[in-house]
Amino acid sequence: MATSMPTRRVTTYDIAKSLGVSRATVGFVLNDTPGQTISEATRTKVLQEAQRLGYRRHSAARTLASGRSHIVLLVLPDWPLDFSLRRNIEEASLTLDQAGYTLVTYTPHSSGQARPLWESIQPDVVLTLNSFAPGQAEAIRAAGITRLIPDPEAPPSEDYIDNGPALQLEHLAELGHTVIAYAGLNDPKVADLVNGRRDRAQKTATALGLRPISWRNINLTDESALAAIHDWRTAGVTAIAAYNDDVAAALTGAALRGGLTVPGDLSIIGLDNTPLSSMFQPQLSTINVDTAGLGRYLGRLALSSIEGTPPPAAGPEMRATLIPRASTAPLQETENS
Amino acid sequence: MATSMPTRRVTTYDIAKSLGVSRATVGFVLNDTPGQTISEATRTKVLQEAQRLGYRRHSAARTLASGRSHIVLLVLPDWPLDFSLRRNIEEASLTLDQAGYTLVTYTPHSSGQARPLWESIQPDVVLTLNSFAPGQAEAIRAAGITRLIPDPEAPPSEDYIDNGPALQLEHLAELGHTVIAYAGLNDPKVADLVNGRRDRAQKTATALGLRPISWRNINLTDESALAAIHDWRTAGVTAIAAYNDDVAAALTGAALRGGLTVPGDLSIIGLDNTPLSSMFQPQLSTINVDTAGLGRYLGRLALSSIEGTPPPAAGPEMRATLIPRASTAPLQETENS
DNA sequence: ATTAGCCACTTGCGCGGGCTAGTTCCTCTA
DNA sequence: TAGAGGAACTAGCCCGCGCAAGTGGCTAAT
Repeated sequence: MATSMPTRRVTTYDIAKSLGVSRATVGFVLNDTPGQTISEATRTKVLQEAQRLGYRRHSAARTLASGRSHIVLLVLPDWPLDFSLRRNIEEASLTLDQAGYTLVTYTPHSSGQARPLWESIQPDVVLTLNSFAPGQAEAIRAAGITRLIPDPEAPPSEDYIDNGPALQLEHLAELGHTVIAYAGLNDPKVADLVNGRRDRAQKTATALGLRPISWRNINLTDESALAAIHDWRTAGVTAIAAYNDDVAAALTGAALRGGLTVPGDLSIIGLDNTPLSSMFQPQLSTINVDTAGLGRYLGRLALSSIEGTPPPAAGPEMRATLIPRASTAPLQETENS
Repeated sequence: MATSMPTRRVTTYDIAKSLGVSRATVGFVLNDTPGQTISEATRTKVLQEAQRLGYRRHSAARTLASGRSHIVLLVLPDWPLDFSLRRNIEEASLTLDQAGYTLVTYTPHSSGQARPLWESIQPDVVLTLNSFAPGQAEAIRAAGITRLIPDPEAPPSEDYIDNGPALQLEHLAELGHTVIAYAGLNDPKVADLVNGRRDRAQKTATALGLRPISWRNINLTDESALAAIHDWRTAGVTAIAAYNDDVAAALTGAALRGGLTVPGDLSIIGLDNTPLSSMFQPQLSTINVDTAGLGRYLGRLALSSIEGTPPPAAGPEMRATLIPRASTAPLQETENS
C-alpha cells in the first residue's frame, strides 16, 4: 500500500465538477435547502456522486459560512454519571442528532482548564441540568453565545421535573404515616440536589398538614445509616423518604441488620427506580422518573431555542410516578415506644 | 438596557482597522507566529486593543484556514468514570490546554448516535484509553482523521502501564504464598480490562514459578464474594489478588463477616489505591497507579503526534507501585485443611 | 557604488460552503 | 405572439483567519 499521499479531502466543488453542475446546486441538494427547486434527476445524481467520492461535510467551513456550529454543549455538574443521567444524555443526544445537531458533554474541572469548551467549539446553545454556577452564565455570554438553557434570567422553575419528593411524601401520608423523616446523602457534590429535594419534601409535608419532617444526611455505610435510624426511631419516626434509591437501600439494609423489619417497623421509599431497587430484598418502593423522556424534552428545548420556535410542552409523560413496592406499608397501630 | 442589537463579533480586521495596521500583523501578534518580527510597541498595542474590543478568536475560521481544529478527542469506554479516571482526564486536559489544545471527551453510546463526534468536530487526534473497538479505527480514519492513539496498527503494548497485576503477584509470592487466586469483577463493561489484568497476573505467576492461579469474577455483593472465598479456601488458596480495590473490599468484608481473619487466614490485595482502601478496616494493601502522571503522558503523546515530534519517554514515575498495608501478611505455616 | 540582508510590516489568496441575486429555458395564458 | 410566471439551475460574494510572498526603508559588507 502506497503511503496514501495526503489525498485532499473531497469538497462540494469536486462533486460539482465531476457532474458538470454548479457548487450551489450541490449545496442545495446536500442541505435540502428550503425554497429551492431541484429536479429529482439532479438530486439523485448529486447524492450518488457524493456517496461515490466519499464526501463528508467540513464542519468548520459550514460553521464559518452559516454562523452556526450545529453543536449543543451540555455542561454537566461534577457528580458521578449514574445510570439515569446517562440515559437522559443519550436520549437528548439522539433527539438532537435527528435534527442535525451534535451534543457534546463537558464537565468543567475545578483545577482550572484554561480555555473552557464553549470558547473552543462555539456551540449554538449551552445547556445545563440544574442551573449555571454563579458567573458561569456571564462567561458563556462573553464568548458570544446567546442561547443558554435554562435561561439564567428566568426564575428557577423547580417545579418542572422534581416532583418526586412530593410523590414520596404523598405516598407515605396516604399510608397513614405522620411522623416522617427525610434522608439525604452526605456528599458535597450533590448538596444542591439534596437540599432541593428536601425542601420540596418539606413543603409537601406542610401542605399535607403533617408535622415538619426531620432530616439528616447520611453516608452510604451501615454505621451512618444505623445511627440515623436509631435517632429517628426514638423520635417516633415511622417512615423515611430517601434522596435516592442508594440511600434507601443503605437505610433498609442497616435497619434489617439492626433487627428491625421493613416495612413492618419502618417504611422506606427511594427515588430513581434504579435496577437495584427492584432486586433488593425487600423490593424498594420508589419513584420512577422518565429520564429518557426528560432527555428528549431537553433536546427539543434546545432545538426550539435555536430555531426560534415555541418551546415544547412539558408532556405529562415526564412527570415522576410512584412505584409502590414492598418497602412501604400502612402504619401499624401498635405499641409505639 | 437596549436589547443589544446583534452586535457583530469582533474580528482581527476590527483590531487592525482601529489601530491602522494590517490584519496580518494582528494575526502574527495574536498567534506569536514564529519567524515573524514584530516590534514590542506594535505587539502591546495589538494585545491591548484586542483586549479592549473584547476580541475572541473564531475557532471555525481558524480551523478552516489552518486545517487544524486544536481539538483532541478522547473516546471513553462505557465504564463508570471513577475517581482515578477523572484525575487522569483532568491532567491530560491540562497538559493539552497549555499547548493550546482542547480535550473533548466522548462516550459512543450503544443506541446508535447517528453522527459520531469525530465527524462533527474534526479533532486533530483521537485518543482512547484502552484500544479502539473493532471497526472504530476505520470509521475514524474515514472521517479524515489520520492521527489515532494508540496506533491501531501497532501491536498492543500492554506493558506500558498495567504492571499492577505483576506487582500484586510478586508481593504475594514474596510473602510466601504459593496458592493464589485472582478475583475479577463480573461486569461486562469492564470485561476486557479484567481479562487483561488477569492474564498479566497469570503470566507473572508462571514467571515466578507458582502454580497457575485460579480465577473467578465476582459481583460486589456479600453472597458472591463469600461463595468465591469458600471455593478458594477449600482449594487451599491463601492469598487473593483483586481486580481493583472495590473487589478487594468486597472480598475482605465478606471474609470477615464469614468468620475468617484478614490477613490471618487470607491475604488480599487490591489495585488503584482509592481513598476507600486506606479507610477500610483492615487497611487494604494495594497498588498505586500514578493516574495524574499517566494523564500528562497521554497529553504529551497527543501533542507529539500532532506536532510530529518524537513521542515522550514513559517516565519511571508512571510505573505502578506497591502500597503494602494491613490486608496482606506472610503465609502462616499452620494447619492447612 | 552596488549588493545583500534584515526589519517590520502589508497584500492578497484561499480554506469549504452558505446564500442572495440573478439567468436561462420552458410552459401556459390572453 | 408577446408576455407572465415558474422551474431549475449558476455566478459570485462573504464568513474570519492563516500564511506565502512581497515591499520599502535602512544598514553592513563587498
